[in-house]
Amino acid sequence: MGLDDSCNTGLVLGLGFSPTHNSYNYAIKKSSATVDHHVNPSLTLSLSGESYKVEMTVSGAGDQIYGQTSSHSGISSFSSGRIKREREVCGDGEEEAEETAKRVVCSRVRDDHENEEGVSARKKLRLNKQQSALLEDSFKLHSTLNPKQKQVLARQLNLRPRQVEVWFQNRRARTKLKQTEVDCEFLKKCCETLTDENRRLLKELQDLKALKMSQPFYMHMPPATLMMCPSCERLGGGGAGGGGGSTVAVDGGTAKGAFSIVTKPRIYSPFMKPSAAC
DNA sequence: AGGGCACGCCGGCTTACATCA
DNA sequence: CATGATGTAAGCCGGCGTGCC
Repeated sequence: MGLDDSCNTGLVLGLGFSPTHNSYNYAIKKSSATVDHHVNPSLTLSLSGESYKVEMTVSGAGDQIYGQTSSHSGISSFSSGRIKREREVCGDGEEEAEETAKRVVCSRVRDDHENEEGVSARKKLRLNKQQSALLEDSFKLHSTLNPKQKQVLARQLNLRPRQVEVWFQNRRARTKLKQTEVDCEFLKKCCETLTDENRRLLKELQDLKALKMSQPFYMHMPPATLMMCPSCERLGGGGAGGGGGSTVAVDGGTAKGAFSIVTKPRIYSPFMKPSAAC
């Protein structure tokens, strides 16, 4: 019996972020919260960047929202693409730098990642600082390379064009990943703000209901049926309101005094801290 | 004109290896 | 020294655009 089921406006937002190492899977899950099924509240947060968009929609209990879920089987097959890649990788050996060639094995056909001798054939190339710096500088200028630029850069770095290409691909992926994390943090903040706002509004609603129940019968009538001053559009000589367009001031029967009901439409921004009803 | 094919490039996902705490 | 975490080069796959036949 929490806030959620106290009234039909129950809206609970949850955002889980579970980045797994070495994986770009980001699961944005709604927490184990209860959402009233009568109203099926829907909340959509979207964020559009250059090439990235996060959109999540909460539409019922038990739903899980995944930002990006895709998984290859990881099973290798001899598709045309693979044959193509093998040819490409092994074909530009003429431009291959000797030093690099010592470290990089040009064998792409994997048999459970081992060659005939049972020894792992995959060696890890580590770019030196100079190479990394030049690549970084180049990336700052343009995050993608045309074939000409790739060739030039590869020659400068004493690397194969394929290596330059791979470096840029990975670099773009890292940049995107970083941006994703930033966006995710942003959305989490939005989520927290909306949750707070929801909690505040629920409490406000409860207070209003309690107030209504404690008022005498005539106060239950709709405001339009109450006596209204034709000049100032105020009810019963209340002291609140004024000036604010369609603000209706109700002088409550309680000793606490008046409160106002703002009837003009509200456009909510999660970054406007105070409640719109205040 | 348009369908099929080869090719290149890229994004996404994954793996394997190097390095470090 | 062993081990787990992290960074990253590279492999694989699918999609898309382009040029050619």
